[in-house]
Amino acid sequence: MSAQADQPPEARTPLTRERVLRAAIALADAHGVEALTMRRLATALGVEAMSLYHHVANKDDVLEGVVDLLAVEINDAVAAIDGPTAGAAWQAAARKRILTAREIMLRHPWAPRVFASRTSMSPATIVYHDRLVGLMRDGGFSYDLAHRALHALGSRSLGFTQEMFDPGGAMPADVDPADLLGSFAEQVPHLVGMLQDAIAHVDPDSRLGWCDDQVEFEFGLDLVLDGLERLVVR
Amino acid sequence: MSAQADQPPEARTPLTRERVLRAAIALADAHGVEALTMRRLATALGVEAMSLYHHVANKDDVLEGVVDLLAVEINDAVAAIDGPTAGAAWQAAARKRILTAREIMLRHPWAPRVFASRTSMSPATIVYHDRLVGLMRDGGFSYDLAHRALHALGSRSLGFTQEMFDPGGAMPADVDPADLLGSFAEQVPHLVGMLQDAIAHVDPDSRLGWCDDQVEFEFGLDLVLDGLERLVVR
DNA sequence: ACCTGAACACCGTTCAAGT
DNA sequence: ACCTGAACACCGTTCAAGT
Repeated sequence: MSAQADQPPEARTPLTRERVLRAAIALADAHGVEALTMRRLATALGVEAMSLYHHVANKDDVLEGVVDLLAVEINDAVAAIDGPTAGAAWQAAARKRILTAREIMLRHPWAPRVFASRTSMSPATIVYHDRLVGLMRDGGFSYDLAHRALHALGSRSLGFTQEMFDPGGAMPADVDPADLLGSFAEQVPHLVGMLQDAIAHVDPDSRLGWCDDQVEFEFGLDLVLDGLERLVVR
Repeated sequence: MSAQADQPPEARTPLTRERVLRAAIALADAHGVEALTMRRLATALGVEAMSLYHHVANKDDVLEGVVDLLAVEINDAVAAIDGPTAGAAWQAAARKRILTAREIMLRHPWAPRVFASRTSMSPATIVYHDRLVGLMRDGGFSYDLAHRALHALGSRSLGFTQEMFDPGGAMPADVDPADLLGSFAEQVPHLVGMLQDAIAHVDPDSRLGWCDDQVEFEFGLDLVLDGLERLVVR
């Protein structure tokens, strides 16, 4: 809508920081974060690598911008949520927000890793957490409890957890974990038992093969939220 | 103790996979993971970069080996723990194990990031979790609950959480968060309030500046463990 | 003001050659 | 069997030069 209509369409739209960041997200969506290099990003924009440096400071700045852009997207989606937040209602409200953030993360499966690797604080991420603390305050949290709550939630507040056991690919339903682990199986009897049991429950429509990530995420989230609600003094 | 005593000390001890991995850990301890390159690792071992490839497959294999070596260290430390595990005692036993794992992580502050970035499963990490599931079984967990428990714990089972808000450096006790955030402060009133409150509680001996990581970790851990104990059907 | 080509200092890794 | 030098294909980034 800001483009000049009387320009021929072949005319190169000028680079902007925003255009660079959007291209970076598109590139990571299409080919994974490891494909997100300055050179490939430039190629995707039809430009030389060095031109990018007029709009972003360096690669770190690109990652920072990408994180912030996604956090803005989350804030916009979350702002559309309404409903009560006072007293015990904080919990359902917080749950809805966090699951909304998760929806955006699921559209960019590489994003959790980038979020987790950042050490600086993206403004939009700060705003997101400010609103979350606001919800907890509505629910009767002291600042101290809200503080502990953020730490207890960790990355879960943004809708993701780091999986310690994610082989990446899907798990075929007819495989025996004992076979999968091979001769190693006898050394880890509890895990073999657990996985055999888990496979019996596998929902073929679940997002990942090993277990339904969404169900597990909500289980862990509710465990923490329930625990927090129990600690509120109202 | 395995070196031949009659060899002159200048004689180069031959490279082994283990020596390479130990050097990698030492290098990361001293200069951070970003310093862990094949070339610098080789230099640290007094060897050319290409010699490493006779003992490790590639850099990914180095990271894999490093993770496994640390997990072995954790397993050794955890194996020395004894005490009851049956019934409700599982919780204290699990807590002790996890805090022991955390001690080793704290000695290698870069390790959590490497653990989290791995997609394959290190054998020693698998064994660690097998024993943890064993504990839960002693405590009366179904396989299904143990499975959910591992997901709910996430990286916490290994003694660390990904901090979403870690500026890295220490936070001076006399700074006002409102100043820190600058003109941004008025946009995030809840966070400013929370941080002002948090600073009043700062223990100068705490590990990190922003908050006492250990206290926060234990709070989140207990929240999850308490929640799980409530769900056990015994 | 914005973009570029060439170059620099680094990566991981391959290969053919040394002992 | 173990180690090496030279080289390749990539990085991020700087700089001086173009329009």
